[in-house]
Amino acid sequence: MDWQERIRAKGLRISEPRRQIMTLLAETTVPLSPAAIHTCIQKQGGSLSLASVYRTLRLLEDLDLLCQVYLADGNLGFMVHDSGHHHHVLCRCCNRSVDFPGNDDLLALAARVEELTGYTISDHMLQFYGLCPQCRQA
Amino acid sequence: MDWQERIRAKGLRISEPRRQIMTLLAETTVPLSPAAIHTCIQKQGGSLSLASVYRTLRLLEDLDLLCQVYLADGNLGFMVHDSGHHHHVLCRCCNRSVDFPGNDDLLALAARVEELTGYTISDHMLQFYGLCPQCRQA
DNA sequence: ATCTATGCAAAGACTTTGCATCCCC
DNA sequence: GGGGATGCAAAGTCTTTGCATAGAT
Repeated sequence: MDWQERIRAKGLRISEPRRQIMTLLAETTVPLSPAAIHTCIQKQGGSLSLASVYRTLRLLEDLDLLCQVYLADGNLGFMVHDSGHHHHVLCRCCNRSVDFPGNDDLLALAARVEELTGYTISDHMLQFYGLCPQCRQA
Repeated sequence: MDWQERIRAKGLRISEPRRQIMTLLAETTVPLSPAAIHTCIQKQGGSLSLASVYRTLRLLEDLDLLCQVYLADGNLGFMVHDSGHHHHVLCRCCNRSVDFPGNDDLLALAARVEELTGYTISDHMLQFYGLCPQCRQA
């Protein structure tokens, strides 16, 4: 089920802003902030309001079509959400981001932490930071 | 070296706001937001401005005396920073937080991710979420 | 005495919301 | 045609900053 179907399935509509944002995020490897999305689309000649960007991002995230990552500077960026549980590695230099699947190592660690702390662990947040191949060369 | 020495070592001064904030954060197990810190101290009869809370938190974090965690609701909270590399488990119900030391499992995972993605990984962010023993019973 | 830290208030940055209009189905 | 979606502008929320004053060493 692609994103358009997922939206229609909720009785919602495919609008120009939604199309523009999904298209933009699908073709970039860098997570983008609301302001960056707004600017990008304006530069491409599109027109949409910042308010729509916020509304659309919230909607798409609720539909699980997008996910948020914490950029190296602490700000939030949005990316298209690939299916399945996964995490991201982000480049501290260019923000380019790649994901990798959830891993059993983490389950083992979680189990150990439960034992150690008495907590019942339900989920987690994990991101790696470093340099992407391109930035390492420069 | 305790926090007062660490501040003096930078040629800075021990002031009432700094004392109040460090004392408050030292005795709570829940990471507090700037607003919460401000409110707490006012309730205790202390007086300090919100601006000072922000300035002080930034300073204390720069000195590595505090660390930030992402609360269950996405907001940031501050805690005293225990020495050594560590992570936190947070309760989704009461926010109570406990830390645990850095772990080799993560190093192994990082190595695998480097191989998989071509990135050079320098650091990471990891937090577990769940229920603390007290909230599980309720 | 000196130089840092604080309070206050204003300014900034970011995000949300009300409402009239537009447009997707 | 009907109801969801958008744009615009105003209102909120959170955070930072300038400046005069208070305070630590």
